[in-house]
Amino acid sequence: MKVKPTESELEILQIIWQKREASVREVHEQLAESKDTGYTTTLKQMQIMHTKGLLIRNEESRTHIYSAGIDEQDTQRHLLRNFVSTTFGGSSKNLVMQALGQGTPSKEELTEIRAFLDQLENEK
Amino acid sequence: MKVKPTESELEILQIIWQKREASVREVHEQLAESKDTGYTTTLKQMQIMHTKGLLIRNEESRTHIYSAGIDEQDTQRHLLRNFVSTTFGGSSKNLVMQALGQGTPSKEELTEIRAFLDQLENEK
DNA sequence: ATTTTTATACGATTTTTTTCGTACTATATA
DNA sequence: TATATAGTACGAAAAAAATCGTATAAAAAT
Repeated sequence: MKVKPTESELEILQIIWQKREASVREVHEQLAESKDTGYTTTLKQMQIMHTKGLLIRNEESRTHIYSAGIDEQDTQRHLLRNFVSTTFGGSSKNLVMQALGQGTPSKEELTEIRAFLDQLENEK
Repeated sequence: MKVKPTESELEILQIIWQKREASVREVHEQLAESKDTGYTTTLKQMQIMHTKGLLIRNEESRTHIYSAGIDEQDTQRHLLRNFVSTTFGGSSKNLVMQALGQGTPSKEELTEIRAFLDQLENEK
């Protein structure tokens, strides 16, 4: 993977990943719920993301339909690696504990995580 | 907490947190191991961080000695919250699993994490 | 048929972040 | 003492990111 999305590109990707595909207006509307921004700003942003390959789009109809140009998991993995190293000095254990502490996951999620731990341990 | 350190400010904070305190030169030297950058760039960066309150400094001797102006854990917590929401759509479970998967923590660390999980679960 | 609405394109500006050169001063050293 | 060295201050340029206005065209509504 080449490109590293910026913070606000990520906000857009987030929406696109969730919806699978969307028009600029749809993205903008969802974005505007949490962020005070103009329509053309979102439009321009998505156009830039398109030229970067972060988004792909279908131009058949007048309203272009955008979808993700990069894989969600890949991107998360990539950004996480970077984040762990710049913010947690490379210690993923510290990050995990911190995340568990503040994320207050549900009992079900904890169970799921524990199962995952078991699986990891068996691989060793 | 007010200010959100940028990526490269974080690299510097990382070093300062680790060393407790350091001169510009010391920081620069460590930084230069992994990054090709000029001395005055590091200097300026640290001066800016000082005006933002990210670093504090002792100006008694000619060589100023810098230390962190913000707490490491607080900052990690803060940035993590932001990161989980922009990159993992708010799911800390997803982040944790991804981190465990790629961080390949040691047996000891896994045990530690598991103990932490138990503790969390008891609190519910 | 007009008018209003909804789109895209795109240039340009603004803001933020990063980088670096130059001036100046204190300290060490020859 | 003179010179080299190591330090800070600071302005400003360069690069990167974000924002927005205006032009234009298609489609929908009147």
